[in-house]
Amino acid sequence: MIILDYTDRRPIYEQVIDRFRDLILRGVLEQDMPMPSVRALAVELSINPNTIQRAYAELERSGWIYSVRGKGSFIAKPENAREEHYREIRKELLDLAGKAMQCGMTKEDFLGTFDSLSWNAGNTEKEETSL
Amino acid sequence: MIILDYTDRRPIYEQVIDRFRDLILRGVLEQDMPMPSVRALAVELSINPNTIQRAYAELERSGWIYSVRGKGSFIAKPENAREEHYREIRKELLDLAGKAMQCGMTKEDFLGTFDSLSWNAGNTEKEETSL
Amino acid sequence: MIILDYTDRRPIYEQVIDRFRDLILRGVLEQDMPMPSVRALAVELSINPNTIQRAYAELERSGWIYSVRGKGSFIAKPENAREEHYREIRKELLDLAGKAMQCGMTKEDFLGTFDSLSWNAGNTEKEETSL
Amino acid sequence: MIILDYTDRRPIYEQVIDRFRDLILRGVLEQDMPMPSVRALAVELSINPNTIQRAYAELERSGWIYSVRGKGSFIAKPENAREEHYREIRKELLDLAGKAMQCGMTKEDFLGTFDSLSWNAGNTEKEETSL
DNA sequence: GTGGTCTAGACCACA
DNA sequence: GTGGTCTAGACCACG
Repeated sequence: MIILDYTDRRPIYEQVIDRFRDLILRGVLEQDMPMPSVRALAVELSINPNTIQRAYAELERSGWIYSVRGKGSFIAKPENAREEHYREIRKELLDLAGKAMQCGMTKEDFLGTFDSLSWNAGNTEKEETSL
Repeated sequence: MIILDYTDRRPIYEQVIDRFRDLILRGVLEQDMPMPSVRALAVELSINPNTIQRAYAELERSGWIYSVRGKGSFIAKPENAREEHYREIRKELLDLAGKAMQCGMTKEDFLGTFDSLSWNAGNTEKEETSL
Repeated sequence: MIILDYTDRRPIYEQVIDRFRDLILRGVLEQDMPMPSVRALAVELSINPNTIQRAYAELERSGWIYSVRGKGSFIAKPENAREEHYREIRKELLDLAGKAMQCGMTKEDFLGTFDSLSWNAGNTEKEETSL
Repeated sequence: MIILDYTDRRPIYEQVIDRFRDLILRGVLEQDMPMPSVRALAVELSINPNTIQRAYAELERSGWIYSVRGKGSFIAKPENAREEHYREIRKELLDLAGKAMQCGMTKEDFLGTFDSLSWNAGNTEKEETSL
């Protein structure tokens, strides 16, 4: 299910992109499954088809889905896109570490943030999914 | 010294804010030192005074500087703002960790990012400061 | 055998055209051999008969096949069409060279692309043909 | 100067992209020079600003230009994007060679296409340019 | 003024 | 029916 947050500063098309990327990465959407049609999703989310179109175009550009004229859009093989996405997260993490460093935060302060964190990824069992 | 990166997607006023915050956190700018005047800084950076004004307003709102009618702006006591800023960084870090988790990244993948990182904060000796 | 790649951005009917053209050029399909019927091929490829129809119409227009009312479509004499097709490839090649030139690529850069290329055409022995 | 060909099957935004890419590659547009504003170019070409916007977005994504909110768009350092563009051309060339091979063209036929070609790149002297 | 996002509505090529 | 492109017009954040 796609949830939009209109109070969020980020553009809607980006929220749509992120949500689908997560669903693919978590295995909820599997290879070659059909995406909802541009028009259908637009109606469901009560937003303009162009906005969905933009999100889908971006998802296709980064290799998460592929589109077939006259047939629809489908989930692509996630392998390639996934590795690139991990790289992005690592980059953000290093940026943040740099920021912390520059502000005089100690390494202990920074890494200590994780102490209270129970890492429960691996929880990749399929979820209920009603787009 | 304030460096602007027009290539950066972030707005200019935000870059100005961040830079001053860093200078204060690192002790380059000390309590009650005067900030450069809005006009002077605008001229120096060749940008619109409105942009500086906006940055100063935001810095005052978050407690990093205080302004005195007819005299200018000055550096505030950094203690309160500092702790607040650390909290923000920790929050961003937790958000990022959540994002990584949700995408199926393992804890080792995530923390391993830091292996190649030599943490050299503590380098808080004062720098040359020619704004 | 016709292989469709839905990932390919090119329309299906164009992929069908290209594949038959290749089979004819390589001698797999010989003069006056019957083409598979529109319906049969549509069923086999699990696509709309209209799409096959369009491909056949285009193949007939360019002289690769001819159709006989009530009997079906058949492979035409490939000589004429073949030369025409070579001309097309040469034209595309010259266009590409022009593009490279315009972008400041040197002749060495361009032709050097072929260094790593083992040209194994001439491999025109007939292949298994189970459409 | 940007010339649009409405008879061309390719979308307008793509024609705009290609034209600017060429102008940058040939050195007509130099680093940090301002691009025409989205609105201004839209008026000049008598097309919708959204179409220009889309072209600029794509040019920025591939590293040819950078955009600054409230200031305009500017030519980026061409180095990175250029090398990637060369790679694209080489890929197209190999694809074409593969196509020729598959159709039974001999290597001589293929390379012979270049015999009548006088390669005059290097002709990168600046041209008159009135956008 | 600038670029960035979104909406409403249209037309096209394709299946 | 689908995705892809384009137009016209609006609003926002930024400088």
